[in-house]
Amino acid sequence: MTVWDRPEPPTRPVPLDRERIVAAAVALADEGGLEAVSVRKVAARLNAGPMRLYGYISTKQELFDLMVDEVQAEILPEEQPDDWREALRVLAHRTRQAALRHEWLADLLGGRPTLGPHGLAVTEATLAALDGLADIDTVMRAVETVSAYVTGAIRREIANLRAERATGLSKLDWQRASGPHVTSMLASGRFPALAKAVYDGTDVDAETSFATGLDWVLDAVAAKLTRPPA
Amino acid sequence: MTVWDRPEPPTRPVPLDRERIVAAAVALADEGGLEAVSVRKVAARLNAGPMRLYGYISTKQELFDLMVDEVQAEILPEEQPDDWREALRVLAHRTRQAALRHEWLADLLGGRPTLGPHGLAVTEATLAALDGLADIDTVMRAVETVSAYVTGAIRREIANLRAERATGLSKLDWQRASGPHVTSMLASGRFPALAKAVYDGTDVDAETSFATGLDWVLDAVAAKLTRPPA
DNA sequence: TCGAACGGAAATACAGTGTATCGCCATGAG
DNA sequence: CTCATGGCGATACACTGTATTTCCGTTCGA
Repeated sequence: MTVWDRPEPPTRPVPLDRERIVAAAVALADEGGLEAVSVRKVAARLNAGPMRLYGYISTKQELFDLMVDEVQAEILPEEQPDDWREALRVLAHRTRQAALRHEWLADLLGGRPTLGPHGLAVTEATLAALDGLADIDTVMRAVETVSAYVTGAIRREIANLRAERATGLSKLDWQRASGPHVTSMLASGRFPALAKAVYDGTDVDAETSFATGLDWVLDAVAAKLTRPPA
Repeated sequence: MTVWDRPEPPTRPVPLDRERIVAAAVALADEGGLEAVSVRKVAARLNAGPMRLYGYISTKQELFDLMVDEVQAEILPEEQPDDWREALRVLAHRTRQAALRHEWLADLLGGRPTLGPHGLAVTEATLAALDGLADIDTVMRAVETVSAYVTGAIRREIANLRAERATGLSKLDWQRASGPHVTSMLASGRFPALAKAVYDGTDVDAETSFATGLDWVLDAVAAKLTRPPA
């Protein structure tokens, strides 16, 4: 039995870096949601033992932070429109699209301050869009407000999307979808305005809803900006 | 061996109901955050075995749903103001206060459709505030927009609050707090607008920030409402 | 050239999780 | 008094995040 007969020994441990770890984690989350991301599974996908990862992160939460920052890279457009309003709109829509590509992002959005390079870059871009159009405090308030709306709207959209997927029914069949419960609640007469909304409201698609609310918020921002800066 | 010598037999199992289960879960979450809520610990607090709970809920997620609905009961004011704007403001601020009392609410807010009785009641109250002031679709858009803002703003506030608590430093010391990283990032010149905001912006307290953004959003709503309904 | 020290990866270990299943026992019916 | 039933606890399982220990290949010093 010479060397030549024997197969090569199992490959030396694959060199790791954060990039590869995060990519594996993102892939897992894209396939099975955040709950499919476990240290063991991420490591397995990289042919490594679980503990190996703890040389690159010190906690699973940090892995999530890295994942968020990673997909935030998809948010920044190649070039920013000059018009502040258009710039903010693009950022918002790209955030939404990122969340639709990576639904787990909705679970993490707004959950922790985004201090990673791409997260900072997104914040920078948002601030830059309004830079000089008002005093700094107004700009900060504007950024906070728009971001809060975007976060909240995306979260709700994904939540509804999952609910529809789980029941297999469309939002229009909302009350029937949730079983007798909501139906009877609405029939109880205790929620007249809600009942009217469900029965008489035309259900608009999610993107339109997002865009409409966003426009309203941008209107509000515009109103504050036009007041001359200090 | 008379009756008097013998101890009482082990107490009969405590009767359970959802209310007590949810109350125990909420208490645990208030003390140690959402992660402190485990089926075993909730059950232990009720002198019951873990599996006992599965007669009342079928999944831990359902327990969370019940918890959210429970604290949503705290949101509804005794009586609604007549002015729609004041009504929405009150609802928003009470939601925020509930989240400050139960910080874990921020983790759940917007995560799933709120179909519980109190959740529906909150939605009803929100819709009712605007009922009749515009066509139904406009009203729905308005409710969605305001809710999205409230959700997002509360989430960010709690996230920042936790971050400050973890580093033990105030938001003003943000860049120093996060260690050399943010400091060097800001110094790098790659984020001029951000740097300006951090250094020149006056940091306003969270409540004011919340209220300001809310007012802006309400301004936007007002602008749409004044356009006569169809 | 041998030995020892070192560094990093892997294996093991632990305490805990959500939930399915099983077996028992106290209660009520006949 | 016996038997069936229903609900409860105990047990079990697969899995989690992470600390610790064990081991081995490499590199350096003598």
